[in-house]
Amino acid sequence: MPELPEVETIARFLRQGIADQPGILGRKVAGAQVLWARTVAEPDVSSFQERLPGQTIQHIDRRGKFLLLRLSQETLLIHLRMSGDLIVEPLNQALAPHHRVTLEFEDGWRLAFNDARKFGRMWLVADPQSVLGNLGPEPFDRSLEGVGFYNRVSSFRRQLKPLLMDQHFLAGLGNIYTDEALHLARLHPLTISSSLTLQQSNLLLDCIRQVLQDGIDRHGTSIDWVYRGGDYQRYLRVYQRTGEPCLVCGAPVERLVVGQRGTHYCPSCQVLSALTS
DNA sequence: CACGAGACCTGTTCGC
DNA sequence: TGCGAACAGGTCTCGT
Repeated sequence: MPELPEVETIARFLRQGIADQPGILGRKVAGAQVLWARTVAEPDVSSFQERLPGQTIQHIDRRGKFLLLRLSQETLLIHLRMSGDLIVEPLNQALAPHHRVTLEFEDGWRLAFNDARKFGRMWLVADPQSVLGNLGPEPFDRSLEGVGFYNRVSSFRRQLKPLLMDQHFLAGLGNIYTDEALHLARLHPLTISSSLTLQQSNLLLDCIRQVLQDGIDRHGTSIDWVYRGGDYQRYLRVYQRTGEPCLVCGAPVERLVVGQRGTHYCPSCQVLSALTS
């Protein structure tokens, strides 16, 4: 579930609360449990557990697919990877099977990091930049407008699908929203980035922003057992619609594998010309 | 530089 | 019904 719209949705719910889960701003950490050591990427587990107590959650931000919990002294960065989720629940509730780390607050609540596949990671650091490194720009960054995105896209000779998913190129897109944006822009996933015209690249940027904003407005995409309450899955154009009719032209959606990722597109709307492959 | 394969993990669905 | 293969929202590292 976690691409930019889902992480943004979680950031908002952690700030404001949702349904029976209160927000966590202003809460003070009393202790931390680590149930799967590798979830804590930095520092070592004992330092992690020693440094968290006493720190208060002051701000919650998102950068790409990273969540940033700004604490009194440090920042806790969380990456949900494939199956991570964050749940606010009462301390007296039994620990669910896939909880990997929990932060216990003074007032009877805890924040639980639930992650079936164990790919998720968190970092407790003084300087978030040490983790975020050379992450690419946010898709809504104004510097991409005009020729900004065009200059970036055309500086690489790479297939669009893997390029857009490369977090060093642009921060936030994953498999779902990349397929959706390419379909909306009528660009074949294998199009070589340096072949795009200024008009095409600006259309692509607009489409990326549109699918991300729609995803945020719909509170993300909920598929299978990872559920966040979003319903953007009802509006997907091609993702996981192999064989079903394209919503634009009716041709059956096709699936191919690009960079080891399932890739969905309409062979009629998204034509790969010899010049751009 | 760009791409593909393999790792890291568990759970669900598909095909025979 | 049963069982292995394929597949899943991500990212890193290595070899070519």
